[in-house]
Amino acid sequence: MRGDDMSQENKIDEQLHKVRHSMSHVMAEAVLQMFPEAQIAIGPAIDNGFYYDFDLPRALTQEDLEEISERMRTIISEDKEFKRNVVSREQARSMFSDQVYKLELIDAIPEDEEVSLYNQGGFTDLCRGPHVKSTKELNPNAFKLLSIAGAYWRGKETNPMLTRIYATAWTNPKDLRLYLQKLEDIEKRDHRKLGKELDLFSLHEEAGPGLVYWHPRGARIRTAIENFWREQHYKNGYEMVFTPHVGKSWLWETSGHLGFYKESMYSPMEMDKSDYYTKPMNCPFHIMVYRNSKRSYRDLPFRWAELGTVYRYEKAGALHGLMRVRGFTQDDAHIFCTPEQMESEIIDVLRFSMFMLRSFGFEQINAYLSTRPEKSVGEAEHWAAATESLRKALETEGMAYEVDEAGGAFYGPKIDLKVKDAIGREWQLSTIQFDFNMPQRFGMTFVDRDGVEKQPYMVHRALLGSIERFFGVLVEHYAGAFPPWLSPDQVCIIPVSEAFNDYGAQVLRTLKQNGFRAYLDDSTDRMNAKIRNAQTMKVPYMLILGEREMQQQAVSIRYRNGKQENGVPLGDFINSLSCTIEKKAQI
RNA sequence: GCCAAAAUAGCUCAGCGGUAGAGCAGCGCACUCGUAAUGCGCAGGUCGUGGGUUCAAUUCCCACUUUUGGCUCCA
Repeated sequence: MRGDDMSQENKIDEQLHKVRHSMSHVMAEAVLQMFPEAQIAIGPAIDNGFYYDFDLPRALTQEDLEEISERMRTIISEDKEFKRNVVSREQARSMFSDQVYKLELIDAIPEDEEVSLYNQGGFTDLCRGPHVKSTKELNPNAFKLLSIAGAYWRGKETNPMLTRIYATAWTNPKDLRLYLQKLEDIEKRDHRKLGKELDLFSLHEEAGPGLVYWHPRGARIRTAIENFWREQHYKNGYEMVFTPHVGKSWLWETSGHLGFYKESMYSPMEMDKSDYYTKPMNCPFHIMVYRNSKRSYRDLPFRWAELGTVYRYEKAGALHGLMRVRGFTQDDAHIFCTPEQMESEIIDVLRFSMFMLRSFGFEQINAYLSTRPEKSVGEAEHWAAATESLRKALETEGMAYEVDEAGGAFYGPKIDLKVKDAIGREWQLSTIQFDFNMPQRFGMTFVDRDGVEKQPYMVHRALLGSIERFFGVLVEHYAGAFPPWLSPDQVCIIPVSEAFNDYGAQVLRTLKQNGFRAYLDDSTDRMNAKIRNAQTMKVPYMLILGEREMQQQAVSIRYRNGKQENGVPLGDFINSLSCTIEKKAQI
């Protein structure tokens, strides 16, 4: 992008930011009109809009939001000027003497910074600014109050819970409309909704919240994902391992999980006077496999992969469809290697990861490098070497990345990969993490060339993250219209009338023999209804069969996008479908 | 875990003090049909669970469970 475009864009962003921030002041004024005794906290501009936090005498209702909106429109129409005033701390304190949160904010302003106030007629707020010049720069038809939510004062769990009003705001009604349409699109793509409509999976409160039931149609997709995953892992030098779902407390004491994460582990089961815990991670088990023999530098690296299902007690309020669950399957692998191998191993993982993500139709992938946090284990030189190898791998692959300083886990630095989905939302999927903790705790060693026992490097990586979550992301990315290689039903055969059911059955046999997921709709529905049903289930290909097709041993293809191709010889269709599946192409 | 809202048939939803209603799906019958819903009929619910108020509760109140939107958390 050229410089001018950039500055043009920055100006627009700046104006939008001012509009949103100013709107939040207008909203605060409206709320204070309704609740003069309200305590006001903070009200920043955020992506797509703004919010303001209040301490209110009662809970807000939907009707309140309408009244607030109405009052906001009135305030905007009054063409009030935003006036900036710099005041002393004492003046500020006395002005906000009945506003406890503002007083706290005033005290938090560094001594060398000036304290500024913004006033628009009936309302003054402590604020750094900047704001629009006057409310006439705000469009009364370009904002919408969206939701009421609870939020801790300053985001701390121990602080009081305030009422937050979220809103979206734009410079003109058209942008608002576009944004509201985007919200609708997001709702249509919601994997929970599509999961029901397409009969992919379910969750059952009576059987345990946050535990996923994969229905046959969802399981077909999962099987396609897993088959591809296994095949590619073997191709990329990995071995599969299978490990137990539970382990005795010795394992979790040694790993440190009972020390660090006990509250998010499922409670133990007592057997033969021992406590068994359901696994929250696979790594200790993979380490047991490693420890089973004396290891030589000649054996390394080991790359052991497992689709390992783990259970973690997530807080009740955190559960969300497939995105945040209590039982999930990690596409896990652990790499045990020597210091010399570390760098090329990381490069390989990075490449592999990019290949997998692209195979699933994600084109935009961003990398994040997280370095050593304050509290951490392991030696400084190991951290430095590992971080360096991560950095080098990213650079070798020519990937732009952001550094999250001190954002690593306490046990090692990491690279996270985030993908952008079809509507631009970012999802974190891959993670590549060094672990200096486990090898230490489990006393892992290998005998090096010089006959000395040394500690191997351990890398923990997941490419898709959790299969459940990844599946949820896929559903939303494709809005349920999966590319044929993943689609639960690839082909629906629709005879125009019962007379052609036999020909339909013959085509079905041929397709099945060729390994396609196909079905014949020989119900008593009319053809139109069958098409509609297949269409709502987002089946990529519908084959319409009647007299003409039967005569020519052909099929007429209706694609799910409505396009049509008539009289295609069955063999041609099979070839083209094979090719589409092979290429993992979307249609 | 915290704040707020919600929970009615398999699904989507209406009803909201006088003990339940639609559409779709399901089942049956008829229709035999050329590119997004053929017609008619039948069946389906102790209105999330447990208490309370009331002559009477799906409806009002309380608690619990779960879900939703956030907050916090996320090895």
